[in-house]
Amino acid sequence: MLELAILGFLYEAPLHGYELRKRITALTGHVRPVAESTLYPAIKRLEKAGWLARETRPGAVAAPRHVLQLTPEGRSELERRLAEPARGEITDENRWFTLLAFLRHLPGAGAQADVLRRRLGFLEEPASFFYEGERPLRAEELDDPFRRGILTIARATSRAEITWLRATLRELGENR
Amino acid sequence: MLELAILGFLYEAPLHGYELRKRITALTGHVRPVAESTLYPAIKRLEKAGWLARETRPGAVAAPRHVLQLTPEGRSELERRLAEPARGEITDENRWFTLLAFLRHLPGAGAQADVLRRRLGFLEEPASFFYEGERPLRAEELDDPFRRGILTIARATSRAEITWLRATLRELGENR
DNA sequence: GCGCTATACATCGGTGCCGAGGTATTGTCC
DNA sequence: GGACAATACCTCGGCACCGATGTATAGCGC
Repeated sequence: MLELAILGFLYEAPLHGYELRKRITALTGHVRPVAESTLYPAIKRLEKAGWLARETRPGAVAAPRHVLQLTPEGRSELERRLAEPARGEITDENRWFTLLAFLRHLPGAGAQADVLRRRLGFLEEPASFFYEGERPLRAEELDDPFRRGILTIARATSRAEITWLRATLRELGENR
Repeated sequence: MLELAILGFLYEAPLHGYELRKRITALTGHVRPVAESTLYPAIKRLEKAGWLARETRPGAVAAPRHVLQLTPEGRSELERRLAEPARGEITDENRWFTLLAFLRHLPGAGAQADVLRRRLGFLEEPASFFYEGERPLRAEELDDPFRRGILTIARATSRAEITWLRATLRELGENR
């Protein structure tokens, strides 16, 4: 999730680490903050893998900046990660939102639509949080108001997203 | 999140590890699966902390079962975690849902309501995923259909949850 | 008898993540 | 002048998590 965000932001423009951090915090920080001690090692990992290059420039205000830029390999890596997301990228809402935030960088309306269709497939699977044996329970069948809430909220989210996915898939089909 | 789920399920009934795993998988597995190699060490951690005790019984079908049971300290620990959730438990939907699934074990409608109010406070903060300087952007202001989708879905979820939270808080107030 | 699945538990190495702390500069408030 | 926040980067220890692998029993289909 973090690596995807780094690659995604750098795809748009070269940035230094501190600026990158601010953008990532704006994107996902209110839900799940990213510590600096997580970001800088992650940058090093991506650099070591050859996906980004750094260029040291005198700092505008304070310490020297390391301006980070995606390499051609980094650009293909991002596209690969967008086109073939891991299962967790589809099922975990946090990770899915991160992917969605950069999906515009995946070339081809068809490829974008394929990714949306995977999410749609996941959302249409009959799944609950609570079961009686094999059978998924509906909100109305639960006594506990809090568990009922989980199902109520999850159902509302799911419906809104399915509606949006169908509409967006239609648009992608038209503009192809 | 995992520890909370273990404490929560064992609060309801003594279980062996394998059964615990099945319940946790049913609860959160479709979004974020838990590996066995994560569960068993977690059980050991909780045991070492004195929050649960194991009793070995001959296996009904296969290997001997270790039936796990919360100690009195374990019960207070769960109640403490439910009453004073960390910030991440409030903001991250996955963790929040796990907490909600066991909130019924927190004694006192007032204490339950306090937790719901913290979540409500978080949802009512003006937050976006995208900003222009300091100002949060609305869905309509974005060109990118995918980023627009993120905001559309997040808004729908947020509205549904706020409605549910307000209604449930009202009920909790009445039944006090 | 063989492979497969389910039950039931466990270890190990690798890795990602985080809190705490460190270094250095500039600007602002009192 | 001294405290403090912001900018900008980094290291280190600890730990949670995971995939791979191992051990053993029981039942089912072929």
